[in-house]
Amino acid sequence: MPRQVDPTSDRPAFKQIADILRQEIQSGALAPGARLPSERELIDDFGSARGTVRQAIALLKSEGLVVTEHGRGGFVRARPPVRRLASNRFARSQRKAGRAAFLAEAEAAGAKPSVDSLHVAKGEADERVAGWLGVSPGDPVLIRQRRYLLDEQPVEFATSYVPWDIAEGTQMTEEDTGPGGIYARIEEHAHPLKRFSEDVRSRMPTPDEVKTLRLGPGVPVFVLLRQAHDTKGRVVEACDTVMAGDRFVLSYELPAK
Amino acid sequence: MPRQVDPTSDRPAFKQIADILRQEIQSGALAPGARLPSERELIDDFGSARGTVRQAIALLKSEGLVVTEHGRGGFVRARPPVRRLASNRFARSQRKAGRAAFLAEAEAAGAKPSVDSLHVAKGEADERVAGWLGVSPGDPVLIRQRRYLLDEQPVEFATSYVPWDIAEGTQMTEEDTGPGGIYARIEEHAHPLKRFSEDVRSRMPTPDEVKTLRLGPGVPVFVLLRQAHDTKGRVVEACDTVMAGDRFVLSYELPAK
DNA sequence: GAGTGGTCTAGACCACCAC
DNA sequence: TGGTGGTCTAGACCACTCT
Repeated sequence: MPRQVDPTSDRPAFKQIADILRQEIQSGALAPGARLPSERELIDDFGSARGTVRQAIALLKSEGLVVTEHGRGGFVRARPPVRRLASNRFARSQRKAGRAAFLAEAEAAGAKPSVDSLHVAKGEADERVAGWLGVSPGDPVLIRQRRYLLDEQPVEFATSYVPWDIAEGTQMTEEDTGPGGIYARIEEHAHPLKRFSEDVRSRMPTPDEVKTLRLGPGVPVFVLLRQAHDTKGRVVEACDTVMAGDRFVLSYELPAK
Repeated sequence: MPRQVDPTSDRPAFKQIADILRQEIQSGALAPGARLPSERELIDDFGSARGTVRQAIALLKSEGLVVTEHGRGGFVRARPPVRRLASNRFARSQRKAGRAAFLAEAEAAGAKPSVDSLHVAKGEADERVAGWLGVSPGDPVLIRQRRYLLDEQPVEFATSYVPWDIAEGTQMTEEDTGPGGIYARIEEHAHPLKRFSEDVRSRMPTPDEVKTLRLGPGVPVFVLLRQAHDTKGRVVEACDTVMAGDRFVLSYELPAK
């Protein structure tokens, strides 16, 4: 196949090279998981300098189409996402708490799920958390951090905050929150839940998040802020979640009412 | 301020330079909208080659922290997102159809909204659309494309599909769908709505989307698939939406039931 | 015209992987 | 050991913006 850069074109050579490779990926000529031509081969094919073909590959990486492995080569990316079902998580009638919901969803997607409990402790609300919970900065809160993994690979990192007067003396302060999870404990503790709100943002990860979630280049993250409101309108939990953007589909059900 | 690369460190010079600039951005020393030092200045400050400082800046661009403008310089990115309220859009009691909802949300965020009606036509369902609507490929459908803009800048591109037997002869086939929007017309036409489902994905944009939405580097897109289900369980509309990831917060309300 | 970022080259040395 | 990608250099020419 005669791949060729048009030197008279206004389009920079590295974009032309990326265009050709992208087309081969999207047409399936380069299937998911397949190896890309080596830099050396691309240099010969296109007659460009190494810096130019590396620019082309960097572009494809930034689009999330390609990953490179030092000493091995470049590959077409392929990973199927897991469907995260908001309604199954929060409607009491069919509620599955965080861990249980994740386990069920992951198995439905054919992946082996697991959960790390990284940290459960009493702490103080910083300004951000205080704003979420409607308390004052410095007020005591329960902090629960955990990490969700698929096939041994971390894909989600979540931190829950509960005002200390609600958490105190309950099983929420243990690693294992007991049957029904944290929401069951909150409801038992005289705070019947009325509704949840969830704010979804998308952005590129910080270098820290790239490491923690082992993200490839060109993979964004979802950032979720969930607040649980009791029937009196108080926020009884806030949960800050960062999820690998290529591993999840967030699925919401909305009544027409 | 003596910024300096440690040549004995294992961390590559370009990452060290990016770390320092990132820290200055996140601490506020470089405020949103502020100009970065020019490449020339960074070369002098850090004593590295141009390629190295350009690698550092490219990294910050891929993280969405920085934009560059040819001939002008590099700048810290700053654009506030608009809150998109799913519940206000779909609960009949307070429903605002697509255009009206967008206008209200944008004004709440202090931006000047507008909407393009790019295309309204009869067409055939391809395999993907047929799957969404539960019809056969090739079946006739109404296709409505439109573009949403904030302050004259496109931020969202949406395409709705409605099975032709539902759309035929209604105001849905006009540019102006009339009061209450497309859902009001569907309900009038003997298809009372029961629920909506919304699937949210996040990924990096294609070069096409970068152009259409005028996205900066390091900005992901939301991809929404919404399906409207009538009381008989039929999908009466599917809407495929691509949104600039840095301009929206998707906000969902979930009853605890 | 001076200063900026965008593209491209040709070469060097290194770290990692597979054989 | 040979091939791969990762980093870095020093230079060139171009296109764009501002004044």
